[in-house]
Amino acid sequence: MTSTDAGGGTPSLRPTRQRIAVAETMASFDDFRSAQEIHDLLGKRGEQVGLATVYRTLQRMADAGEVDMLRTEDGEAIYRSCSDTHHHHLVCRSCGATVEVEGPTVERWTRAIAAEHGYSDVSHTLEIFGTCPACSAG
Amino acid sequence: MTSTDAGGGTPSLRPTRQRIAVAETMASFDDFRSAQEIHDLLGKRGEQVGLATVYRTLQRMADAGEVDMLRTEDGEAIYRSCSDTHHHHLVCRSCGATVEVEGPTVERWTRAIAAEHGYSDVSHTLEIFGTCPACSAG
DNA sequence: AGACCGTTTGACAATCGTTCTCAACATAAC
DNA sequence: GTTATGTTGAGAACGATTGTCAAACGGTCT
Ligand SMILES: [Zn+2]
Ligand SMILES: [Zn+2]
Ligand SMILES: [Zn+2]
Ligand SMILES: [Zn+2]
Repeated sequence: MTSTDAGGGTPSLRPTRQRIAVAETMASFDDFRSAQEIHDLLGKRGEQVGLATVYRTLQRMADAGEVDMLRTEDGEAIYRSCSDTHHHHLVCRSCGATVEVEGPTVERWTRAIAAEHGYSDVSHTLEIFGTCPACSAG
Repeated sequence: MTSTDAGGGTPSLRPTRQRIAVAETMASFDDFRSAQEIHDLLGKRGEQVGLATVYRTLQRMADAGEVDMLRTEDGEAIYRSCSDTHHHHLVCRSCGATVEVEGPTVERWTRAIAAEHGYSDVSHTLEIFGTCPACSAG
């Protein structure tokens, strides 16, 4: 057996060139982007990474809470590098510009509603969409 | 030119057998279902309706506000016959049981947040997921 | 350095929900 | 009945995502 990680914990996660490239690219913009767009960005940056690997890596990062994932109106998954505290998003429908927002009141409200109806193990999704000042200026 | 509907308004919408069947089926359950599930239900009811037609009809109903559409975690669209006032949902992750909920405070909050950041033409999505009393009793 | 071994990668095929195409049909208007 | 226009459905096409699996890699031990 190996010396490190003797228990049955999380299997090791290797810092490969591809994973580093994806992480760096995610850190380089602050709006939501699709996996395919991120794959394209990587290409332009000169970091060749297979599309399947981009998908896999983004999923891992989302599971680990390193990026946020949400779905566009038409069901496509989009990703963004976010702060690690619980928050929601105000997203521009036109250019994707995103503002992280917090609302203690909303958090309380969802918990209260769930409790009132006897639901347990509660989570929620809340996104606000609109047209940002820059886009409405056009 | 035709006598009725001389203006450029909404093109007529015919009450075909298929549309009636879909509407009736939607009214027959109160949880969220996918288009394919609804297509299957129609088949079991003996109402043969093409899958493409089911998709088209559900989209029209959703546009008209006759049904609500939301996306599962994996991006699939699911539909439900709902009341016609603005509301959100408390959905059981396990059995799909759904409760419509309203929160004036949340509505105010989203508008305020959007205004604060200069976003216009604002909409929002808010869904609460949990385990319903029946399911947690198991 | 070299062998070992589980992890990761990537080109490509395969899935799967959804949309498109377009000829046959149904409905409404005349 | 005839014409004009909306509707349907079988199947092809699409596009995002996932699966396959042999080759490449990373870390470890000698
Ligand atoms: Zn975020
Ligand atoms: Zn929240
Ligand atoms: Zn509803
Ligand atoms: Zn609302």
